[in-house]
Amino acid sequence: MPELPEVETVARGLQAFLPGRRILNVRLGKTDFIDDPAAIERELPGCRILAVRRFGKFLLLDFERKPGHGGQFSLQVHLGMTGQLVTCPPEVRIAPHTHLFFALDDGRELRYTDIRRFGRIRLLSNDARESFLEEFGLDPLEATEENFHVSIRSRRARIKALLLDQHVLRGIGNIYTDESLWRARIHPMRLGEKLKGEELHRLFRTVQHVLREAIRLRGSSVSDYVDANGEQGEFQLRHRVYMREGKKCFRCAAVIRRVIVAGRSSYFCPRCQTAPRQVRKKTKVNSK
DNA sequence: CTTACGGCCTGGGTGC
DNA sequence: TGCACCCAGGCCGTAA
Repeated sequence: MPELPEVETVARGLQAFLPGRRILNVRLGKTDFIDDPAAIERELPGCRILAVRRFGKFLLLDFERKPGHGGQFSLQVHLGMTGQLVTCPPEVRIAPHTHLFFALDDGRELRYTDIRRFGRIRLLSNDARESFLEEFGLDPLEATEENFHVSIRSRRARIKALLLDQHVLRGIGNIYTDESLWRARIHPMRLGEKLKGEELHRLFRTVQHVLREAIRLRGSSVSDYVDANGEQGEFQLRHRVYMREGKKCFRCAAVIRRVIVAGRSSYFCPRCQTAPRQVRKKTKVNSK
């Protein structure tokens, strides 16, 4: 599941191959996840890639228009759940569900593979790109602690929902939310505005620590994630709660539980991460 | 303004 | 061995 660390790893991998390259031609398979496939076939051939960036969970490939056409634009790629953006020599076997092929001027190929087609791809003019990106929240690795505190306290919602909300913080998904909350010993159903200063301080530190460690280990390969060279990450070996329902907490040996919060499976330790009062009451009544 | 929920999509796992 | 069913979850549109 590509979240910030996975998308960052892919971006760094692509940075080794793509800047300076020109697209020679484009080949498309299924296109129901592409905003305007005809525009991609029409606009991209002949264009040079200037840079590859990550923005939240998005990859942005910045392009220079064809000679004589002037200006710049970007290709925006969201990997969804199972998206893979890989460069390889063209003779490499084509993985099933590969729907986009860009031939590059150094003989290599850039391919997009997406089993479930939850990803999204579109072209963005510079103006459209800037107004689109403005809607998103802070990058958790660039935020100051003060900014982070203000963002979390700004809205009345469960901390799990706030961490997942791309308009509060950009780039965090289900895995890194649960891993950060476990390390900070905060229950996913706590309300953001009710977190104590000390808890917010711990959460800021653990979010950054978890994301940095995950980037260092090149992301979490839980199902389909691979980097720009087709290789798996290793942070899944460091997961402490994600997908560990029924197993023992690494800290206190209590049994890890799973609840649905904000519509997502949420894994937590019932002993390390104390439930908020309103939830404890409700549980008591229900279980009676 | 807020939160909640269904639908999108495929493969892997489970149970009968 | 086959088949129905459920689940993984980011995001968007719609509803409350």
